Amino acid sequence: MSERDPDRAVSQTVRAQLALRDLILSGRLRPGERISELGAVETTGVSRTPVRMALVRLEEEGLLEAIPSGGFMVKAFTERDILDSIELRGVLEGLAARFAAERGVSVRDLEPLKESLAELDQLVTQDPVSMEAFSSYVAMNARFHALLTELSHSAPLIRQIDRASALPFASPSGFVMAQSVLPEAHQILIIAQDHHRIVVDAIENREGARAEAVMREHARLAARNLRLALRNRTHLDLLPALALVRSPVAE
Amino acid sequence: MSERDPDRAVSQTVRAQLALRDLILSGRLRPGERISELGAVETTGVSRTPVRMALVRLEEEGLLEAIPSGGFMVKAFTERDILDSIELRGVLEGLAARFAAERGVSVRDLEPLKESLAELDQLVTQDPVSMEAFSSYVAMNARFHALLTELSHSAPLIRQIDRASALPFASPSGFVMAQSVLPEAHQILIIAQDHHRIVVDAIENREGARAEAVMREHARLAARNLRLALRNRTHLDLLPALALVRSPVAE
DNA sequence: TGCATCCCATATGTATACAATTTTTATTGT
DNA sequence: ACAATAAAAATTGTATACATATGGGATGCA
Repeated sequence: MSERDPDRAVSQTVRAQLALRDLILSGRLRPGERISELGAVETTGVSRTPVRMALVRLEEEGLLEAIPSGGFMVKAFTERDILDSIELRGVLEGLAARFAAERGVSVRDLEPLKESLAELDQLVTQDPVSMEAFSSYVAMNARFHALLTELSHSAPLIRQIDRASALPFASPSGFVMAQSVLPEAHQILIIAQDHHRIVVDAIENREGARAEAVMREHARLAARNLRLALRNRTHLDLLPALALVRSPVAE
Repeated sequence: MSERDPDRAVSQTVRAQLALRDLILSGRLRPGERISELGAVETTGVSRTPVRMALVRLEEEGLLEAIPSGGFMVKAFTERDILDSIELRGVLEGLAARFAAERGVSVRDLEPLKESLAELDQLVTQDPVSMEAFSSYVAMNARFHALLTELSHSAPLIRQIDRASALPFASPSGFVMAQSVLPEAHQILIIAQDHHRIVVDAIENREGARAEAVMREHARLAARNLRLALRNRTHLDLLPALALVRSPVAE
């Protein structure tokens, strides 16, 4: 080991994993397509060993599927798989919210979540929302959910949520949304923000059941959102996952 | 590659993974303990490459933890981590039951579950239960839960449940239970069997909410069960997970 | 012309060799 | 005697070489 390109201090394995994951989520490697190790070696520039590691990790992650005769292929998901993943996430985040509420959260711990909520508020209340604003919303929303998950203070649960979220909320490079659906998206954002407010309030007041219920409802909203986007063939929110669906729907 | 011991047709990687997992779950590798690759090579008899694969898989599985400086250590769980895992499983299986109920299950699909239920019945109703009967109960119960999970017909959910169950319901070799707690265990089994009956009935009658609720209650029973076992320092049910707890409680 | 069999090529699974970092131990200085 | 530094040993990350299995293509036979 002598050379280390610009991005030093990153293991070859991680580099390969990131590169391959991006290839999959961006759709350049299509569902059902077999992944050649040698091909991956060429595209990633690292040796076979770290590539192999990355492949194993991506399989465990659920993005690849082992071929009985050997090797891996990009896993193909149905539309319902993605919708199920969203509901799944709702159930898990519901549990996280309930844990947070029941176990009690210190004012200090709740602070970051409230800040995130305020940030989102600032963005949602501006009318009309711009395209850039919507893009940054995606990141801010992810942060809110991550903070909420952390509040459960349950390592197994946090782990599981991270896992479950990989599918429907992946954010690959090519995230596009049609201008025409912006107003509709804004409406959805307003409702989503209501959910956010309610869950924070419920946690603060130690109402576990209410906290859980609203996160479940939140997921159902996301599912409706996705279904709508699928029908309209427009990228609304959380659409990147569609790259994983067997039959290309959008675009 | 010329030799292939008795168990042929099993890759070295899988062999190493099984061997190492057993070492971890049986407690011979203790929580926090660093895993030497060379050591693993010696104990498993395979080369470093498949050992390394197995280690990566076990890390993704949640049994190992990566050490920043390199290598892996056996992950250490707190007692609450295990309890959380049980509740987590309850929530996930609740969703599975709800999916099964809401989506409708054909009579043919429900058959295996009913058979499993009948098998469990036969075992639970005999009074008193023998030690052997209890042992086989563990396997039969696992089968019932697996069948139930499958009935959801949701690939992401099934995957997630398998993941979540790895921890608290692992069944390593050295599973022991004190004779003295057999009667008490029997009482718990009777309640658990009630839950099983209810969930099957709810699915059959397409009562999603009821199916979900009973599986959650079922998990709470398991959690109470575990807490009891922890206090009494006896192996009751699903105790193997204790091998993973940081400070050894039982034995 | 179609099908089956055999051979070759390619790709994966495994093993080992090499490089670099980390950890431990020993030695020296205060 | 203790601490700090340096050197050595061990361990991990990476690369490559080798063996085996699988798939495709070509050839021969029906």
